[in-house]
Order: sequence, then C-alpha cells, then structure tokens
Amino acid sequence: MAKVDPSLVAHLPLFAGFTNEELEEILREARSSRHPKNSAVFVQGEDAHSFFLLLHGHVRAAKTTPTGEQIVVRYVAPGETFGLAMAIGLTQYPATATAVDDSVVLAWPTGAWPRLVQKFPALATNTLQTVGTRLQESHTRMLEMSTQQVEQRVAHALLRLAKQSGKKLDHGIEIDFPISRQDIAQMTGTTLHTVSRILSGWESQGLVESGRQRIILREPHKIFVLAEQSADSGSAR
Amino acid sequence: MAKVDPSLVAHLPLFAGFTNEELEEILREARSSRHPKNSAVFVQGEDAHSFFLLLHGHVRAAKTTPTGEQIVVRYVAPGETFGLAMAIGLTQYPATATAVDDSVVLAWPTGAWPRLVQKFPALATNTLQTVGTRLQESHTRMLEMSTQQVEQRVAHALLRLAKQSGKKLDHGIEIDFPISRQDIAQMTGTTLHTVSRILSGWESQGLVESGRQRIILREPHKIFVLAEQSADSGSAR
DNA sequence: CCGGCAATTTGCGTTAGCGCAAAACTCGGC
DNA sequence: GCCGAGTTTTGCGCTAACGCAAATTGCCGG
Repeated sequence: MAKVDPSLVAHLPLFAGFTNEELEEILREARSSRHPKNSAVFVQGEDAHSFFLLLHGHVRAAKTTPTGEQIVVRYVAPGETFGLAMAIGLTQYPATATAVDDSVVLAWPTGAWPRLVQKFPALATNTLQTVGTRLQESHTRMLEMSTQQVEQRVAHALLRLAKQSGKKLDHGIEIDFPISRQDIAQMTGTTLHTVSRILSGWESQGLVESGRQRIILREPHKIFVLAEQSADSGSAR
Repeated sequence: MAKVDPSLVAHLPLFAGFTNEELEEILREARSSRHPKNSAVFVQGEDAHSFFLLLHGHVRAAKTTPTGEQIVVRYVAPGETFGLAMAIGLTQYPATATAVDDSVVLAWPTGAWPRLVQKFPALATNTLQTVGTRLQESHTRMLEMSTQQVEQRVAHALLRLAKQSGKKLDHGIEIDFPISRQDIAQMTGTTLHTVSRILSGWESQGLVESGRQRIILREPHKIFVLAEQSADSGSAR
C-alpha cells in the first residue's frame, strides 16, 4: 500500500508523455498489492472491479472453456497492464490472471478509468496502442497455429518468452519464471506430452536445457532456425 | 466522392455521442471510393496511408505468411472500420483487405487521425472498444482452434458469419456475400478439402444448402448444437 | 450457345500428433 | 532424511485430418 514513485513508471508506454505531477495524480488512485505465487489476481467471469499494472513478478492470463480446456492468452511481464476489461467495454474479466511468481501489482478501481481518461486523453491513445499490439500478436499466433506444425510453434513460443522475459546467461537465455510443459502446450495448442517429447529431443541435441518448470535456451539461434523452417515435403495450405 | 450524410453514420459505434456538426467536420476529411469485386483496398506491407469505414459491400482482411499461406482475419461488414494500422502504432498494413463484393468505403488519410483524436477524444475511446472487442474475438478463435475439432470450428465460423452478415430467408439464413470453401478453411485453420467434406455431409443431412461461393444455413439451430457439442469419447486437453 | 477457368467434390493412402497408461523424477514440507 | 504431490518422460496404438490426384460442376465472357 506504500506510495509508488512516479519516476519508476514514467518510462512505461502507458504513461508516455506524462509529467510527474500528472503521474502522481494518476497513481494516487491506485492501490498496490502483493500476490503470492500461484494465487489468482482475478478470475474469469468475475466482476471487473479493477484494472492492473504489474510492478514485479509474472502473471499468466488464461482463458477457459465451459468444459475446462484452457489456453494461455499471454504472460504479463513487469511494466505491462492487464485486466483492462472495462476499457474495452466488458463488465466481467474474460480470462483468469494468476501470479506465477510472487508478484506486486498496482490496481485502479474500474470506476476511475472514465475519469482518468477524460482528464488525460493520452491514456486512451496509449492503451489503444498496446491493445492494438496485442491484437497483432494474437493474429500472428493464429497464423502460426493454422500454418505451422507443433515443433515450429513451440520454438516460436519459447523465443517470444525469451525475448519478453529472458535472463541472459553466460551461454544461453533462461525463461525467467516457472513454466511447465503444460503451460507451453496451452500457448501453442497442443498437449503436454507432445511438448515434452519435443523438448526432450531438443535437449538431446543440446539446443535447450530444462527441468521442472524451468527452461534454458542454449542455442537460441538454432531454435530460431527451427522456428522459421517450414515442414519440408509439404506445400502451402 | 459525394458528400456523406452524417445521419447515415451517426448510429455507428465509432461515432457514438457525436453531434451532427462534429460528424460533418469529421466526414469532411474523408473521401469515399468504390472498389469492384475482388480488388484490393490495401495490401499487406504497404504503407498505411489511410484508415477506412465500410459503407457498402464486404471486405475480407487476410494475413499472409512469407511462404504464401493465408488466414482470413475477419470479414468486414458495412458500418465497421478497418485498416486502423496507424491508430495502433503501425506504419504499414499488417494484412490485405480485399473487396469480396462491389464495395464503397470512406477513407481518411492517416495524417488526419492524430488531429481528429485530439479534437474528439471520444474517437479514441470508441476505437479502443472496437479494437478490444476484436481482441476478444481473436482470443475466442484461438481457444476454438486449440480445443475443438474442425467440424465444430466450421460450425462456429458459419454461425458467426450468419450473425454478422446473414440474410434471413423463409427457411434459413444465407451468408450475404460470396465465400468459398477455401475462405472458410482459412478462417478455421483447415483445408478446403476438409471443409468441402464437412459441408457435403451437412448438405446430405439437410442442415445447409450450398453452391459455388454461396451458403445457406437451413437449420441454424442444429448447426448451433453441432458447434457446442464437444467431440465425445474425448477428455479435456 | 459454347469454351474454359475456377470452384467443388470425392477417393485413397499417409501421418503428425493425440489419448491413454505407466513409470520416473523433483522438490517442498514435515 | 523421508514422504507425497505435482511434473515430466516415454511407449504404444489410433484416428482425424492432411495431401495428392482426378473427376465434376457451375459460371462468366465472348
């Protein structure tokens, strides 16, 4: 619940072009809270009482069908917003947000949004950009799911995670939060079994090193090549 | 190039809450143009010179991979905006827009957007809502592609098209623009062969009636049931 | 009215990846 | 240091859907 230093968030896309005074006014309306690993920040279907900015940790946004199948919509990294339901005209959260690591978030009550946007129109245009970017990413994932085989999709998913939340090592890049085979399966539209087989294969070729909820890309470039190469012996769909 | 009557567009979500005077000012900056069937309004990768509002006809937005595979991102119906690249921070179109019927569009030069938004902040919030809605739809499609079989996905796709652009008939609903098996395949992540087989099956059961680039849902309710039913004998992914 | 092209249909062999099952491993907690 | 739950690995059979090929149909333009 401590006050947040404006200088800590001034560089974020959401707040591009804001003065420190304006930021303070905006931040005054927010409450920060901690969420221990594996706890839900909000649940799909729940009333959208707040929208959020992730300060520390990592949050998984997942969508569930009535019959219980899930997909991981995205992983939220520090500095990113999530739970923007009301900004896009929803009254309930369309997905469940779960902290995959001990996390700290900043939460604004839904009711503050119209007021803030009215006073600071740049909030709307900035948010429009980030939502637009997410829409692009979503289309790209759809394209991959339609046209690529599982191995390529997994490669792309890992490269994206490495880019977003990779920790550089002496030799390789480590995904900087706990992620299971099941999670990757739900990001790529396959099963944990298939992901496990693929990673085992890569591991024996020295491309990755992995363990329980932990993945290190040892040969990012080779994985990149894998991701790009279309399944030979096939033609365009 | 004729002037557009504000009252014709006042009811659109994009212009919610605008007065006739404001609308006239906004419309003054736009040019209308005709696009014959099968001509491109803009091409993926091209410089985003304009953004658009569809007045008449239907436009298909499709994304292509470097290797030539395509997916249909969406069909644009009259009253909807498209080509919003710049609003979301892109300088080039991320997809190709093709008129599938003789179409009339309203086009604003990209440069007008910042000015319009600055003067009419509601444009940004309205656009944020529509982009947000599209993001939801995109996530829903991803969920379907991950968890459902082809037949269910095709059923969902047709129901969506019927809802958006369906013409009510005495007995059934007709998709009100030319659409091929190939198009449906590219909406659902499958092949035209599989779509053809599925539609043939449905036709022999009297669920649909279809021909060259033409589909009529004769039993929308039964198709709805088909769409919802999970492949039995299976379990959650 | 006819020719030709594009869309559609359908058959058939192939296979990537699923689904199920069981074993092995890891780690946190007691 | 041991126990137990959750995660990962791996084997095996199966099938939904693809990929290829060929025939058929419907439509537009001349």
